[in-house]
Amino acid sequence: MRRPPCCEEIGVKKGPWTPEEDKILIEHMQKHGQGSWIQLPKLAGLNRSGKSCRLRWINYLRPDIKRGRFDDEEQRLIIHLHSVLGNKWSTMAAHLPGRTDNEIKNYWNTHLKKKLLQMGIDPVTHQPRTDLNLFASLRSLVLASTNYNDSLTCSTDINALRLQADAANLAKLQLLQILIHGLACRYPSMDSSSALIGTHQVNDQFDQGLVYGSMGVSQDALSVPAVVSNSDSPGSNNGLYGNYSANLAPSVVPVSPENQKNIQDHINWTEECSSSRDWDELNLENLDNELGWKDILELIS
DNA sequence: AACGTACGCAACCGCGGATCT
DNA sequence: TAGATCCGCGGTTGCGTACGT
Repeated sequence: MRRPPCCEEIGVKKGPWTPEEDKILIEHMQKHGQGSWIQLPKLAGLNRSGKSCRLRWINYLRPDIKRGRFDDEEQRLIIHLHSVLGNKWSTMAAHLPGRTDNEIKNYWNTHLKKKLLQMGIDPVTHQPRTDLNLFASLRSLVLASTNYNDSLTCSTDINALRLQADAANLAKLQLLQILIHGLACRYPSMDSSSALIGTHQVNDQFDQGLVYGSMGVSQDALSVPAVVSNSDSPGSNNGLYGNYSANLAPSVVPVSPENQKNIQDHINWTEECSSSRDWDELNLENLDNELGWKDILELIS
């Protein structure tokens, strides 16, 4: 049922808040605490709607608001939470003390979404994008890695570097998957399962370290029991980001029975992704001309 | 210096669900 | 139980600023 506009919203001021209005709202909140937002404007003497007052207080004036840029751990947490929750900004805000849903939403839309796209990850599904032309993918992946390497020499922003390192690592992983599958298609005698399991030592490492682990995001910070295991959630990805809290060392780790299942899941997932690509388009000669095998081997080494 | 464009963020809008009467 | 009211959420808009030409 569509409600008619509430009378309190007619004839009230809109647009940016003035310092005077802020002062009135802050004083009212300090004096009376949070009550009825609808009644607040009248009680406080503000020519604003209750909604506007609520928004201004929650998103800007609240004393426990944390200002400034999102640190590395917060960025990782947002990415992880988004992968399991989707666009549930308020739920995400509950896991980021001092941050508002609006702030997280804005940060996601203006920064993190673009970063994931640059990494070749679909920001909606949190899985590698499969809708791209293969060569375009390869070029962007290589560019991501190249940009990372270049930036190492000139940037002093360690957080940006770390994120770029993650992007570059993922780019390498995807490149590797593409190449191995391409080789398997070209040389059918090659055991593609073995090849994939071979990469899986890399995959497993990435599963555990990528985005969430390698920078030392604490397990506690990422413990969101209500959502982590929700396989029906919009960003569910069969464990791609789920197993982020175990061994984070960048070497090959012993495979526990539990991890074996994760690995098998990931193999299935990888093959699913692989089969959705048009591998017939993979022309290794062109690839060689465009990139140079030496460059590729350097990238994935 | 002037103009156009892109970007970031605060604020608004419309809707669905919860609560009240 | 149904309608009215309120709250909170997610999507979108619009303004200010930075940057490029």
